[in-house]
Amino acid sequence: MSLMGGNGTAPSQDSAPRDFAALRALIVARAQRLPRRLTQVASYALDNPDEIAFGTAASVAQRAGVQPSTLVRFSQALGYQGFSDLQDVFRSRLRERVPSYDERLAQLREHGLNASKARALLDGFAEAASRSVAGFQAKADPAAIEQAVEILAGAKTIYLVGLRRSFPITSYMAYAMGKLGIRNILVDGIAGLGAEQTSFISGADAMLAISFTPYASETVTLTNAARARGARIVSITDSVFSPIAPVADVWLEIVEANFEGFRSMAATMALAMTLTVAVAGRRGEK
Amino acid sequence: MSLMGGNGTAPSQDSAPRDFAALRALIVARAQRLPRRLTQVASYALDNPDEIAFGTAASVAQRAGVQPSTLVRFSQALGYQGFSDLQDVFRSRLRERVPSYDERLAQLREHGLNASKARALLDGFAEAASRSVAGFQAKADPAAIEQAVEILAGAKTIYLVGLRRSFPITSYMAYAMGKLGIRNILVDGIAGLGAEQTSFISGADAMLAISFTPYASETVTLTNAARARGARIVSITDSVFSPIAPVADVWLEIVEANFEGFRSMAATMALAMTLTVAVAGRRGEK
DNA sequence: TGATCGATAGAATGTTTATTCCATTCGTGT
DNA sequence: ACACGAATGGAATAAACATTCTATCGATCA
Repeated sequence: MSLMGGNGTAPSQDSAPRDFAALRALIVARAQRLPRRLTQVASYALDNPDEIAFGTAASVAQRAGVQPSTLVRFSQALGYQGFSDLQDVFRSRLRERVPSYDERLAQLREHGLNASKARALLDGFAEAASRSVAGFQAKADPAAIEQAVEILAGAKTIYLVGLRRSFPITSYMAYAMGKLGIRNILVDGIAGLGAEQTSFISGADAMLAISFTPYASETVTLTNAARARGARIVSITDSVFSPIAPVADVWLEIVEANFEGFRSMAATMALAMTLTVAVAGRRGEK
Repeated sequence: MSLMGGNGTAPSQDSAPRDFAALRALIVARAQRLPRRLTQVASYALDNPDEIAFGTAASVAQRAGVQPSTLVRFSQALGYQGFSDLQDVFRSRLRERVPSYDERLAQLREHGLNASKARALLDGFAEAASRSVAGFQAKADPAAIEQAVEILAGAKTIYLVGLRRSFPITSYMAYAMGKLGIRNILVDGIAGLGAEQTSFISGADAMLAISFTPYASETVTLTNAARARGARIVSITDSVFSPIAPVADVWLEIVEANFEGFRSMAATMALAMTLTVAVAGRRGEK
């Protein structure tokens, strides 16, 4: 598990990105401060990722105008064991690549008119997920997210409140935070014990409250109680009119697309992961 | 480069397809008339083109359940010089789809370094979600899903088993199924009561077991116990090698993309919604 | 200007990899 | 049931490969 804010200057020895997006960001960030030949490799790598994915060290080196050993040094400067290790990440990018439009069309034709009901449903939910994620990415307010991270990172204990449809989100965050060593309490409201679970919340703590329509009244009650005890509140809702929006210190809005009346959870999940990892990163800096 | 003279049995001309579409057609056409092991390779190649593109002869052979030499013979039977020659065609397929890399690069340079860390994380998780969903949509086996729906729809009670990272999925399904009037029991393993929760499972019931690496041993135990009592098993895993894959009546594979070591849940969520709604639909028909 | 440390090129090395070869098995037709 | 040819598994082999090592070069600071 690697996270920890990757910083600018440090060689970041212990772990290098395993996914292409992070690696690309790392290369962009480090390219300027690298030695001449390594900068040359960085530039080539960003411009010709496919070459790196498929080529051999010798062939890539020749095309980039450097020695094979330079590729190894470049990889190691980024924290990888060697060129092969770096190459794996470039390959993963192609493995996970979203299929091209033509490919999808071909596949659609293959499934053809005898497409099953299950496939129709899957396609619908998949599309809803994509729309949700893309929509949130476009509309999200980075400043608000930063603020939320600030509050959560500063809390002694994070109380996670989410009932009904929001529960999968908070339960995921509880799991991930546990793995990352972030103290949290998952308020699940089982057996109506929600009030007891939050009875020790203090001004040093924070509550993350997630609630979508139709609102669970208990979430509102718990949020108000936590606020009365001085805790900071971060809320995630699908509307300004949510009863927990006005009492929150930071409020994040998410509108999920839906299919057949079932709303996606993809955008909320992505936000949950972002918050979790960002809090861990923020804490790691100190 | 390859202009081998004609070979003894003359299974093909001196030239083999250099583009993937043609090769695919050739394999489909010839598959039936090939020897047993070569048919096996043909089938594997059509199902896992990415593996062939990236793997080594040894790794592909192992996954396909044949000897490396068989891969070479297969390639030669199709008119190629050897496995590497055939592999080039599989790689060209990935090279060809170049969606919008330049576009993304420009965007990255534009946001540049002034993009917040939170935004970088969000973009990463959003991309992972999109890739996961699209990838699953492309690779999913509609017949298997249909079968899973059949089993679940026929069950008196559906037992939902998913611990750790899989719990958000099962807890969502429990919520949604509850709303739809589908009788289910969410086995959450709280207080180690997993065994008690499943002790009344019978042959009229079904279990949906979700497990990803690292596997929770309790999930395996519960699955085996349920099978021993005669329940039908539907399993969702990220690998054939999952201990719960072989004991299941239907096995669905999901490979989620990951960012910074955190795997997305978007594809699994979409599948969960699909199964839930499909089961409700199937029951509604009767 | 001279000394020192990092960067680089290119050859050497040891490992990985595809391929070939051969003995054995399997299937088929007499 | 026998013989023959094709098919297969597995070890042997040779080529390709990434990586390491060392001598040289270049830049920076005293």
